[in-house]
Amino acid sequence: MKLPKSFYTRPDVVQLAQELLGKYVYTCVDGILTGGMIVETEAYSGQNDKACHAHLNRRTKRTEIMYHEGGIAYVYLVYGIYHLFNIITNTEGNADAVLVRAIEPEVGVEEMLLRRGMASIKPNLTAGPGVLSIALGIDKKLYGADLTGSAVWLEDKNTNIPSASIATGPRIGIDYAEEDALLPWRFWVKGNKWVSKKK
DNA sequence: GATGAGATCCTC
DNA sequence: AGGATCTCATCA
Repeated sequence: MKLPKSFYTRPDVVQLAQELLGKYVYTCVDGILTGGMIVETEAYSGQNDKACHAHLNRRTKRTEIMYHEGGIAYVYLVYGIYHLFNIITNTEGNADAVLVRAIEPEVGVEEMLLRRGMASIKPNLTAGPGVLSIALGIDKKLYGADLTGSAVWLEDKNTNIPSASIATGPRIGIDYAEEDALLPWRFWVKGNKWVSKKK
């Protein structure tokens, strides 16, 4: 079943990031269905989080969408090359987001291989936020897309990840965030081979 | 108008 | 270790 809007509008983004493990993401781009199970996420806690793009109420054309009510996609370009896929959460005015960092492929594997230019399936097909977006065909055209819609959406398949199977650690690539860089807000499924390699 | 850095990944 | 090369913040 598709996750309802009410799933996304809850206030605790750190809790939400953990609950997203075991949920499934799907995209339908160019008429082709691709998707898989989320195995790695990071929480970004809005205005008070030094690692968040919306820190100190920063509003730009890019971050504007983060202040919207939860349940939509925030897609942006990092390093001029890679699109990263985020899920906006919480109520209007609270710029919380969850970065989806890795999935375990389920459907559309052929198409994902094509998009990635790979010959055979390997863990790095979808392990990492940049390559995951390539595999799922995610780019700026999904900026602000409704996650209860038909271009990109999430499903609950009753795959329960017990809390004992969830590992936590500091978020990746945010050394600039000073003390907030130490927060253990990265979550992944213990032992899952589709999780991105930490550096 | 110029510069510097970034929620990354691949190749050497 | 370095390169690709878009968007934004800061400074002039």
